[in-house]
Amino acid sequence: MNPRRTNFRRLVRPAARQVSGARPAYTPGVPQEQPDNDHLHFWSFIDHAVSRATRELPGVDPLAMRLVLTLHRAANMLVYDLESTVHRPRGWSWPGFRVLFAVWLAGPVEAKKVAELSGMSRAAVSALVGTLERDGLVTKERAPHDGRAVHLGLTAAGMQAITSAFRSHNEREREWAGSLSADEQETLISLLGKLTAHSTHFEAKHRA
Amino acid sequence: MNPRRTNFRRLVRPAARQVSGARPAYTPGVPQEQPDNDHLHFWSFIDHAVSRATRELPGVDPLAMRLVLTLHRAANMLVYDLESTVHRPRGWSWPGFRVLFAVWLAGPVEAKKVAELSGMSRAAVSALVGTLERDGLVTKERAPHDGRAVHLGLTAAGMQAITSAFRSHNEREREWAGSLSADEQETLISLLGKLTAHSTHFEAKHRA
DNA sequence: AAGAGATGATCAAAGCTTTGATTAAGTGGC
DNA sequence: GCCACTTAATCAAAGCTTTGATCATCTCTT
Repeated sequence: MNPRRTNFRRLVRPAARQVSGARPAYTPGVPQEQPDNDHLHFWSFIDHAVSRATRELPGVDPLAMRLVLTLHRAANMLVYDLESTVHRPRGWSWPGFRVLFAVWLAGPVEAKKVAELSGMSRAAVSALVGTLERDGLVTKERAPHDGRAVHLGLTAAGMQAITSAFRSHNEREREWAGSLSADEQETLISLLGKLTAHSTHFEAKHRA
Repeated sequence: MNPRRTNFRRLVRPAARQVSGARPAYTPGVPQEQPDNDHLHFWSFIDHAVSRATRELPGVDPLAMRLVLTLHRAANMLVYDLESTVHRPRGWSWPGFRVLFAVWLAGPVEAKKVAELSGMSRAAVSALVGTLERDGLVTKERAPHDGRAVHLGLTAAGMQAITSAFRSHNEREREWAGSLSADEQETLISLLGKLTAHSTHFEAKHRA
């Protein structure tokens, strides 16, 4: 838990300093200390990764690799943008928003159902509901016919919060989607849908 | 931090218990305690969300909403599956794998570059490298020409780990990608690429 | 009626992530 | 040389997530 001052392998400071911007000279026969990766950037990362993996690791499926890298990156960027422009400025998180949204959609609803709908674990929902309740957005009541379950509902503040946040959220979604024509959006949605639908055909692990 | 026994609004236990499976009778004029959401499931969630939001919140862009929900869900399912079938069983995490992979790709490389390549914050990389170093997969050295920077490299164990994990990872990627034809995969990749590329045109927030 | 088993929620421990502060080191102006 | 500014990394606090354990409650079988 506490890495406490990692043990650097301290190097002797080189006698002659390089001029700013200069690169260490290449010495034939000796492995380069600092390989040339100045050309490697965020946007070229996937290309380099795929081509090097294909070259060095026989049997790799480059298209599948590229697909997953691209999908993961797109989702990450989207989440980062929405979370930092819409949700965090309001003092909430995207996960909190997702729970709030599920409760809004499903009315007074058991925590278990919220977990199923939002694709989270029950423990995660439990934790999120903890903070949402603390912040006065969600109410928790024991379920009438099942002493184990809790029913979740929105407070007035929660209703106000989800409505306002949702507008802002969708505004931002529209910006993202605006990169594509309506047809392209439909196509993308349909391909992604196919991907997730078929994930039930091989034993893809999913929640509960 | 410690929600400590949340304050349930304790309800009086109903006198007459319902038979298993029966639903509370509908009482006209009185709001239903438990709205009928039995038809709401993981797979119908997006449809319901879009249609209800469109109905109740004027001005919502349903296609953009559906796009983001679908993309987010696809990425989540993919990550969950890969993490739980490939990485966690080996004792590592996907984020750890991503750092390891970036180091493998970029050779001895500064932590800052790893953050840029993998799309993580420098603090996140710092934390991940902490555990990767503790587990003997990554080495950390002070950069020769810059006393602030650290150069990251793979240990023999790290090299072995990334190679083996990557094979397994790509095997799994192939299963996922197998839902789509090669053409469809290309299309999907290209649409996602367009989405991320265009995110620089509106002021999408991104890291560093 | 009673025990066995299933189920819903929560807790606990560990890890990852974020933002903002801090520390150390390099850069540039004078 | 000195001081302000910038930059790399790390720390700190808070929050989210995961798995597995625990507790309470419900259900089923006998």
